[in-house]
Amino acid sequence: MKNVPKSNFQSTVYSVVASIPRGSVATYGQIAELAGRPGAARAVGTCMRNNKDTHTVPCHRVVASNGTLAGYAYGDGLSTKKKLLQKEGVSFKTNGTTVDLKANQWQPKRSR
DNA sequence: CGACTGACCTCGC
DNA sequence: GGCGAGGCCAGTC
Repeated sequence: MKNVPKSNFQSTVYSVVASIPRGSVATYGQIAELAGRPGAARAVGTCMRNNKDTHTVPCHRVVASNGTLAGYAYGDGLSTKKKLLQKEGVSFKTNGTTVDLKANQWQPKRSR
């Protein structure tokens, strides 16, 4: 059944990613920080790769710090990821592989 | 239990 | 502004 969190960290990461509102995107570093482990962006990516529930954990809403689509282990990869984001109302740059963070980056608390 | 990898991030040239 | 190397965290083999 769906994904079965083995570690607390993974569970936290899933909760954060699942908390991202539709039409917004968050960076790995931001998720890692919200998960309680700032700087563990790689660990977040590791968990996402093992993620089995793309519907419960919209990993496609997670992008790199610069807004570029890091990766996607489902569908056609980044192509599907980009398509999903566009369907949710996320704006993309001219290259077509970068998200407009200043317009779609998720802000959990409205700070900084 | 030990070591390598990986959907990253930041600094340097 | 683009390319390259190093470092940090967690997971999997």
